[in-house]
Amino acid sequence: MKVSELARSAGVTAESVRHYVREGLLHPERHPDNGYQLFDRGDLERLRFIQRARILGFGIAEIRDILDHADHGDSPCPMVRDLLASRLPQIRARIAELQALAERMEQALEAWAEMPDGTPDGHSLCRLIESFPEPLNAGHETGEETR
Amino acid sequence: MKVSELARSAGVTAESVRHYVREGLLHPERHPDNGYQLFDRGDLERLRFIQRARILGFGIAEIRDILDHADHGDSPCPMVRDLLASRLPQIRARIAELQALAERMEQALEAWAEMPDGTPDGHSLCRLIESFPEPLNAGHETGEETR
DNA sequence: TAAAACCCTTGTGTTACACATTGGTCAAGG
DNA sequence: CCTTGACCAATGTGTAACACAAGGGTTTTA
Repeated sequence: MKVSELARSAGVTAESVRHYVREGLLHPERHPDNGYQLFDRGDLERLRFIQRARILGFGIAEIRDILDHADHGDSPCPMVRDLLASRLPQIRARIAELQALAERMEQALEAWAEMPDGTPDGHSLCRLIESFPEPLNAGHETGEETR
Repeated sequence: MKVSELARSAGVTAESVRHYVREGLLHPERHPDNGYQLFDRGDLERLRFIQRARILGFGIAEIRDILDHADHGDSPCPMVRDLLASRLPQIRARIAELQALAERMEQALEAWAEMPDGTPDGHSLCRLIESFPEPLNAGHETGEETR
């Protein structure tokens, strides 16, 4: 199989396939004459494996580790469990952030529904935005840490 | 005020301030002798405005547009409403994606609790991941579009 | 045989900064 | 006066996972 054929079989773009090759997730042979990448069934399975892992939230580097372990005959499963378990709370945190953002946006739109627009003067750029509460820790810092 | 002073006053890093300058959100004067950036009260207000806009989910380029409009005497408020209103559904979609991801992760961890690890053989890299349902549109594409 | 369809490699863009590097500048103490 | 530490500037790199364009060779097909 050539790049596009493999890509079609798995439902991804040829670009993605090339990207995975560049990143060392797939190791195709090369046609000796023209240098084309040649994939086999194993590569297709491997690509489907990659897709599943991506769906589960694994990053490219993590998937490379997983595949490398498996290629060396080591079971990657414990690593897989650990990675997933440690990433889950991060995802939840990200969701919470975005929900807070969505709420701020909604609240703003709601509050702005009854506010006039106004033209910027020396004191105000856009009262809509300026009507919004000040960012919390502004003025004098102590030792905060975000993220 | 110099960079660090402005940054401290607003509770951001000096790097962020320099970034905003590079991106054209702040236009400090320059000390004629040493080239240092010199900010005034207006810049501090402007920076606080930027912070509020960031909290509301606006990107740097959007904030630049907003500020430019205001600098030209045009009210940016209608633009602000529109941007916010059009971005909200995108945020909601992103939240839904992440929630689906979190659910997949949880479901996987749950299902894997009772599965053995196993060593990779010729047919399986990691049964945990392979036990996961196949990605939907794989095999023959028609004309999909993600995002 | 010529165009259409693919292939290759390399480089750039995407987001909002963080961080490192190199080198100049300033304020306080000895 | 000089050193030292804190700060400044400009530039380049890295981040995640590709998308896209460019320039040029190859294969397939009508």
